Amino acid sequence: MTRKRLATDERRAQLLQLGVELFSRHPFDALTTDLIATEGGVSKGLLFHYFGSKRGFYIATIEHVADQLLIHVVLDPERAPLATVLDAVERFLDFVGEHAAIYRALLRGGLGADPQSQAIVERVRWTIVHRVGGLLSTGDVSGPVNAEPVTTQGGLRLYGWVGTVEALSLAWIDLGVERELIRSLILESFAPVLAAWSRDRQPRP
Amino acid sequence: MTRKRLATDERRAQLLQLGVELFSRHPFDALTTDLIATEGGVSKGLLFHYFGSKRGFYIATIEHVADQLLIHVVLDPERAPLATVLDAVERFLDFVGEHAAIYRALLRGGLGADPQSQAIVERVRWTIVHRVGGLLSTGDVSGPVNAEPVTTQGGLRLYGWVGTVEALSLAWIDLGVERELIRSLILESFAPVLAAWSRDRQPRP
DNA sequence: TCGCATATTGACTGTTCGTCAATAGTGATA
DNA sequence: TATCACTATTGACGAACAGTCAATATGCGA
Repeated sequence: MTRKRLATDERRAQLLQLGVELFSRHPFDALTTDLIATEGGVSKGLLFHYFGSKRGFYIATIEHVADQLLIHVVLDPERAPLATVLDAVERFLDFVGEHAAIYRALLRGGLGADPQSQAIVERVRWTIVHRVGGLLSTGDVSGPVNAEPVTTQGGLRLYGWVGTVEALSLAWIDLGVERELIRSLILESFAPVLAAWSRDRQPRP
Repeated sequence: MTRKRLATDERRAQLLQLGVELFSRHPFDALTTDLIATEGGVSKGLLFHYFGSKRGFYIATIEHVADQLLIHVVLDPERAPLATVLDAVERFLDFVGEHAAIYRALLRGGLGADPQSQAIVERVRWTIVHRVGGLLSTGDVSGPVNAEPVTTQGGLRLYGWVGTVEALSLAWIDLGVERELIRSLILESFAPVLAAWSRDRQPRP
């Protein structure tokens, strides 16, 4: 057996990439750790050395995808808030289009009620809420590292909108609808959110 | 060992109920078939006799919950479409409130990209689209047994709204927000959908 | 009460997750 | 360039697991 020794960061990155590919195509329980290791040209022991358990590997993979998504869908304030959101939606759809299978896996999961993987999805959603909310309020678009839920009316309204964005994105990749149509429906659904935000920020007459 | 022999329907129903309880609390890979059987006061062999595999049991459980949901959230046309939807939303929230854990498991899954369980969630969503769409178009509220996607603009708009409904429902059970607030946000988000539907149905001037 | 169809069992097998002491690359040092 | 030490990597192992099947017992109809 000819070994190849890598730096831990490189090896970890390589295995996470492998996880993205494999978990895109196969459900969790249909993959064996032996197969994963073989497919990665690596021993099974190494897989456990890096991720501790099969589930640990899955969680790390999902987390990696979530990070990639949040890096890719960064808000870049332009003129009006609407134009900025429009731009971000395009980036979002770009990402979903390029990583359709694993995005689906991230969002719609498959087997079981697992708090860990649910927390990852929630982190993505609330980060988006913080970013868009920040854009509309102060213009600060960075958002916190570990995004907490915002249970104000405005925060929840944005969170609901994120639900629409996700649903329509998945309809796009699953049903082969025109991207243009999906984009316009997403933006259309943002209009009332924006209107409500402006209304609530104004002093009552 | 004292056996108890039941009719297949009864036994199946009992085991599905057991599945709902167990999969609400534990992720798929944290449950063993031995434990499931013990918990049900039944042999492991019987579990496999009824459901073929562990995944088969999980899928059947999820499907059971989906059926229950669709039975419970039936549209009951009253005066105006809006009043009918309002009533249905209340039923929906009732169901989610009573079956919070397994609803979360149904929707947000956990592990892996499994076409089967995804198809179940999609069936629920598109059935709701058909029912509400039928209400707004013809008043026929029954919907097909196996709901297919509707890729028209109106169908997708409704589908996006369902995404909001789901997101806000989960925010409700996860974050302990006031139900009243969630309900009002869901209805608020329905208004533009209803408006767009009316607009598109009217002849252009 | 008896007999039969079949719901139910539990011991079995092959597979899979996870462990750990042994091994061999790789970069640093002289 | 040869040697060393550090640690990334391995493969054989054990325990636990999903899934099978011939044998068994239970309730229903006659």
